[in-house]
Amino acid sequence: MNKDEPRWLSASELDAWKAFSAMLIKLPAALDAQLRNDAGLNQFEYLVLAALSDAPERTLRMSELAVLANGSLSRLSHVVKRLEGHGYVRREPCPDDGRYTNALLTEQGYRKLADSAPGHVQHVRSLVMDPLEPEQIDQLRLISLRILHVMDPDLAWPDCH
Amino acid sequence: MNKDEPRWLSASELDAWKAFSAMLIKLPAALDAQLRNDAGLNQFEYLVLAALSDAPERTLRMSELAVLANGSLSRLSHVVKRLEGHGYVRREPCPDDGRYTNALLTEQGYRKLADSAPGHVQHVRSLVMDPLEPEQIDQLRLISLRILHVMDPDLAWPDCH
DNA sequence: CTGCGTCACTTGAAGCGTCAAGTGATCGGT
DNA sequence: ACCGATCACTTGACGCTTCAAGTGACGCAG
Repeated sequence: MNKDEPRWLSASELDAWKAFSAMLIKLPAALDAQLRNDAGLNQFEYLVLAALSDAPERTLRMSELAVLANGSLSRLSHVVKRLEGHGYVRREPCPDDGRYTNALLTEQGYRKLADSAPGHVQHVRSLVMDPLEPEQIDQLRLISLRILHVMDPDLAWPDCH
Repeated sequence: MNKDEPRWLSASELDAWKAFSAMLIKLPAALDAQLRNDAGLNQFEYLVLAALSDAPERTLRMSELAVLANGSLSRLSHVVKRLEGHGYVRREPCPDDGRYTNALLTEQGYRKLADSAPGHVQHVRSLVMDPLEPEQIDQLRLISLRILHVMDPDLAWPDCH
């Protein structure tokens, strides 16, 4: 805006960015609101429960869980403490290596997830999948992978051709 | 997961959703981090300054500003108080109707924005525009508009064919 | 012109996330 | 066998957002 003319956005890029950035703000807010109202969980808490339910023994190390839920270890620690308070999760030190902590989904936590999942999936479907053509859904996957790849080259396999 | 088989996601939808939802979390975090480090602003504060700088007289009503910055009035009120503390913005009651409050960008706020904008735009470009093909950028616009349209039918003009 | 409702905010408290510092377990070199 | 470094968390304080309640200005019915 002042220095030697930085590469600005073209008009069409700007249009795309306006729509995209608004969506980037509003879609997570809408998904969070649905989960909060219907299940009393936020997106991150839901992801934690979902990741645990898919894991063998419904158990994962905190550090693995943090990666799967796309959050920091610190955030996870606070959240697991909360979820433990609700009886959805238990923590126990790993017997093999005392540095690790295993988080495991309780039966109550599993039921909570099973109750919340259909509504959440339905909401994802109605906000994202239903309005898009099948090719757009696939494009969205490729676009997301490319953007992820730039931020974290190791994470996203370069399946995005 | 338990009740009469809700419409689940297909394998390809699930792949798309995994990539998309990870991107939905990580891209805003990356953009926020850049703004915070380089300018000491978050995305919302930046949007507030940017919206004001584009407005006639560099002035907007709080309620208009809230819509442009995609946030609640309450959030805006707190943020404008902060920005006022830094001298980037001033507030004054609207002379015509005492219920309205006008927020206006100070010269200092304008300079702050002018200093921050190139780096921010460059980051948007490198994370979003550069990794995508031109057709993908346009697809991203259409996809975003469709998703926005479902959440808020009035807002997004149905330009998404 | 007076009260009641509405509008456009503002405020305070509570919740959630981040950051930096702390804790305890284990590894690796000597 | 010891001691410092590293690892895997945990914790507390602080900052930002949200939510609900409050404030003051204006519109309107009687």
